[in-house]
Amino acid sequence: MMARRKKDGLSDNHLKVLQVLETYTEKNGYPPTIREICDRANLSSTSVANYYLEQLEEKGIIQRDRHVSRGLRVVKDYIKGFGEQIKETVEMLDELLTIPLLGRIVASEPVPFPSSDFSPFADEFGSINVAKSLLPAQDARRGNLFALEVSGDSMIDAMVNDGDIVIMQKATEARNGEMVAVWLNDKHETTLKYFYQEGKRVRLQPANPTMGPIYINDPSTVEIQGKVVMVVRQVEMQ
Amino acid sequence: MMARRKKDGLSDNHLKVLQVLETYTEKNGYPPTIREICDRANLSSTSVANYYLEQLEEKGIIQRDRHVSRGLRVVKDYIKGFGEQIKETVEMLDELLTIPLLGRIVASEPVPFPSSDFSPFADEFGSINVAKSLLPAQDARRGNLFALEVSGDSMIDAMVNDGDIVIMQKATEARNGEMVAVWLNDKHETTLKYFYQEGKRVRLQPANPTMGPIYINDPSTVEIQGKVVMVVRQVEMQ
DNA sequence: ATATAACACGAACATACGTTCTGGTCAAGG
DNA sequence: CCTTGACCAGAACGTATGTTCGTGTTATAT
Repeated sequence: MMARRKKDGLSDNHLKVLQVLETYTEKNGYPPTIREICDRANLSSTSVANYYLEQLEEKGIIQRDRHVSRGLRVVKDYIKGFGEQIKETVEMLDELLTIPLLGRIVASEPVPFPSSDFSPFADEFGSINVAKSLLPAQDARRGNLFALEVSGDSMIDAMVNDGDIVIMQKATEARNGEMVAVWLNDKHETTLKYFYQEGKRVRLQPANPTMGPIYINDPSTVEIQGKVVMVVRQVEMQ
Repeated sequence: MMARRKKDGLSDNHLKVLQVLETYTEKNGYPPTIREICDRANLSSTSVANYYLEQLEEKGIIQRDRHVSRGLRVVKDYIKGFGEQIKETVEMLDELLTIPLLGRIVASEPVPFPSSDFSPFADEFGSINVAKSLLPAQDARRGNLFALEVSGDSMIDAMVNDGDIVIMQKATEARNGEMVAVWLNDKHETTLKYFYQEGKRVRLQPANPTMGPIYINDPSTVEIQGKVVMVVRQVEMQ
């Protein structure tokens, strides 16, 4: 049974013609001829395509310039659909970086890593967008960032609070002065600290200047989980 | 004397043809015919237009599909020039918000406001870009946000450290539970606190849960300077 | 059933349009 | 002067392309 439109609305063929028009124009830089519409929309005759184009024009969806080859354009959806594609381009080239939100970070558990080392798009909680200009321009680091939401008040000595979002990069080593997430496997605790290797000893310095450092004499108890790149606190009014 | 091209580069006519192509396409949604190019570029014959189109194709500036009416498109400048325009649109409509960085916020001085109330683009330190999805979706607030860099350790009880960036909205009043920047004019001090009006008394609650609130019995000593929307900490490795 | 409207087919027509060819002008260089 | 290369005119050709028309099919309503 054929699909027909009742009185208003667009039939199957209207949609096909419209879609052909959009994709063809986008791909080639100019609109299709009526015969090309026929081919791609599986219409058997130019008069059929012309029939639907007339109706689409009547509805104000497209505009036609009569007696002009390829004299068609979509009125509004053209800009909408096109913008979507451009958006990606701008995202890629320019400013935005989409970072997957992988879970929560709590004091009592190690950092939940990206499941596979370089496919960070499985079982994620969502994602956040960050302007690249806010991040250090180290290209190497781009792409292997992930975000965690802080749970609980236990990171207070790192000036990080419940609900904050930390953006980090997976790492197993750190240089002095970098802020890291470490798992202290003797204390069974995750914490965020500035890292300093001092001879054989490791000094973990809280970000909060009112608090003193922790000294760890056995480096094997310190497992570096990642480097903290950025902390974002969204202050929502309750 | 006629302008001719030396060996490389584009002559006057090349440019005219190119410009006609771009403006016509943008205006009509499809490229011009060769004869239309003739008219608008003041060329006397189709063969002349064709002559220049061939050269533009040779140089890789445009692409042509042979034996196809209006089978032309501009290669790079089209996307470049067009992309620039789209970028603004995307910025406006979609994801990025550019927030002016107006100065520093220190404990000993009031908040440095946008110079004029609604032209926040004078004498600024710079600007930062933030993805709108990170901000509350209150459209009303968009556009009157500004950012300040925190100077010194004096905001520690707000879990905000030296070098952090606070994004705020100018305000003179607050509702309970909102984080505000207040100027305590008796103590001569700026501080960031959660605001609670409790009868006649004002309670200023630090974000740091280990610290107790401040109670202020004379509300006139509390001047609300703005609401804190977001705090960003960029952890740079020294 | 009959009428009506939506939809489909195929062919014919006029012309819009890309292509090509012949010939021309004009400046620069040997 | 002659050649050469860049640029210009105009016309002719073939076909790509929008338009139109007559006819046929199928659902829905009366």
